[in-house]
Amino acid sequence: MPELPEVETTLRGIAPHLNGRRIVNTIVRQPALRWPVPADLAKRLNDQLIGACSRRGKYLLLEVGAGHLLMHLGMSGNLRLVPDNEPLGKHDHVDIILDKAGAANKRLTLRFTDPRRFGAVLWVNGEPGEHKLLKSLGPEPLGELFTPEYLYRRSRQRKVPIKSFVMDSHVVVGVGNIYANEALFRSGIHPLRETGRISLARYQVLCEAIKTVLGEAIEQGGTTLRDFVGGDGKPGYFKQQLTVYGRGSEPCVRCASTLREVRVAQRSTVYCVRCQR
DNA sequence: ATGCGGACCTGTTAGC
DNA sequence: TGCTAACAGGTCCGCA
Repeated sequence: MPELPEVETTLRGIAPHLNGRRIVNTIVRQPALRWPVPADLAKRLNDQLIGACSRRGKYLLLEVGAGHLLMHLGMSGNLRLVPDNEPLGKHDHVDIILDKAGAANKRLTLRFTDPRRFGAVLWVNGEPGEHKLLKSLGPEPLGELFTPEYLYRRSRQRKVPIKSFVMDSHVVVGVGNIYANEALFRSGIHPLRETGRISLARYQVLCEAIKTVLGEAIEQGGTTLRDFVGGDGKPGYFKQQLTVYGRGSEPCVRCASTLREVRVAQRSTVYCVRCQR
């Protein structure tokens, strides 16, 4: 589920309903996520007001009192606002119950669901930027710090395939497997090309492709926003026009050559032998 | 520092 | 139809 556009869509969907709301109760049904959910989470959250909601890479941050709730959706997680009569699912691990508010004066629950449990729900005291998980993350792909010059500088002497490089969160955050495949196709760069042997001119194309592909996906994710509360919450990014991901052995949309699928660092990698060099 | 493989989980699908 | 293996949108960690 969660690539960066999904996380951003989640944030945009929940943030307006959370800001200024008071947490009345916290229920942890399954603390065994990627890391244990802190045993004192309820004590930290209950009776506190939620402040600013933000995102760093694929990590979501909710300001609560003097600290922050830090969450990650892993491979299969989602975070939704549900009405208080919403039936409980098998993988609904954490509920954060909010006070009644708003025009409808309805009680809402922020529900963290994650079948594979690769996600995380953590508590951070003080400044989240200093937290171990966030401290050495690379720039935001849609931000001003993510430039061709930055990519070029960081890439020198590096031997890894370019696909692994752009998926490294210490280089740039938020480029997951789907969009790494898509951005490389749009750039005409072979996913296995050695990172240190790519010119600045090609990094200009790649940088732009990453920004474009993520930006377009976020726009599409926005179509599900209005139904986010109380709706089915199903993200709509699978509607996205994917040109290579999941299309191994199918024809290239540009040249009709058969797309090749290989594994790079254990991840499914699809590319066009003719268009990508 | 860099690169690599393993680890964490469950659900779905492909193959026999 | 039923069993088993492979694979899935992430990314941290330990080791060489």
